[in-house]
Amino acid sequence: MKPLTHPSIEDVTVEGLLHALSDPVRAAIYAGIAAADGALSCSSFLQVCDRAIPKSTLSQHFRALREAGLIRSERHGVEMRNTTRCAEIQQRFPGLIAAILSAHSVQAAERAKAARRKPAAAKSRTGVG
Amino acid sequence: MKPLTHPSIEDVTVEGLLHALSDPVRAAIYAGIAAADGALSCSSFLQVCDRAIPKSTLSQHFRALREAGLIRSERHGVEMRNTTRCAEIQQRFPGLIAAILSAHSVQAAERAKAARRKPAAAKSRTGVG
DNA sequence: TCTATAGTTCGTAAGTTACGAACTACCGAA
DNA sequence: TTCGGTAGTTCGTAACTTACGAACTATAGA
Repeated sequence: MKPLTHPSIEDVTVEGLLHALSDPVRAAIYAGIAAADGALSCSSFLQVCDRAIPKSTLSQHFRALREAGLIRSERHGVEMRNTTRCAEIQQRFPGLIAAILSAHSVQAAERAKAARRKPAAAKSRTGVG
Repeated sequence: MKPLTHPSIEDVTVEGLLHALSDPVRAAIYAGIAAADGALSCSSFLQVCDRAIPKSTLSQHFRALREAGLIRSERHGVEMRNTTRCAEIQQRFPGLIAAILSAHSVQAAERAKAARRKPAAAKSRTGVG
């Protein structure tokens, strides 16, 4: 088990951030962490989340977010505490994260609305926002 | 040769936009189109761009941008006129595109600065912004 | 030490991407 | 019309990435 690696804020790239957040599961995880007022663990995300996601897949998603520089993870006893690095990213790329989260929530709202109209066709929801 | 397909603005997704712009070449193309005050063709992008990109690859990138809903392409004689769909996207996801382009340009500026300090280590530039 | 919980790593199958070669589409000249 | 050139697309393949189950490591408590 390698020690957790976090890029320094100067090594964070826009491509990396966008790629990390272009996956609906990762966007949902990130939004979950941002919303959780302290920190969020993998397993508590699973409880919150509507879909069943395999542990290994979830672990890779958390790693992707961590390596993109979006979150900071630290072991705390048996579980992992994940917190966002919003403040640092906001300083380097002002408005970026806020705009993305806001766009995701606009979309989640639209999808929820569409699902209310025709519930049978409710396929892939992001759960972001 | 299939007729060009453009998603309607309601079918544009945040994931799709982020994924499309998470590639440095596509981000550079998009920034080029946004900057070009009328429209930009594949070949004129190649002239502007600092790297040599194979035609087929470039074609796929333009298609990716088109299918993500970021640009509108129309044949005009022998060449393609590509324009951005900023206005529509701005309406649906306010601030998103602006924040991304601005972040890319922050990063491009940093890279240019770093390259000036030690020109030998200048590796991958985005050319965005 | 034994058991349970939380998360990681590995191997593999499935999906995506990049690129050259061959193609289609359009224009202008002969 | 036919020829030749330019602009862009499609196809096939090799390289890369991703998802998931099985097996693993790490920590806590009985």
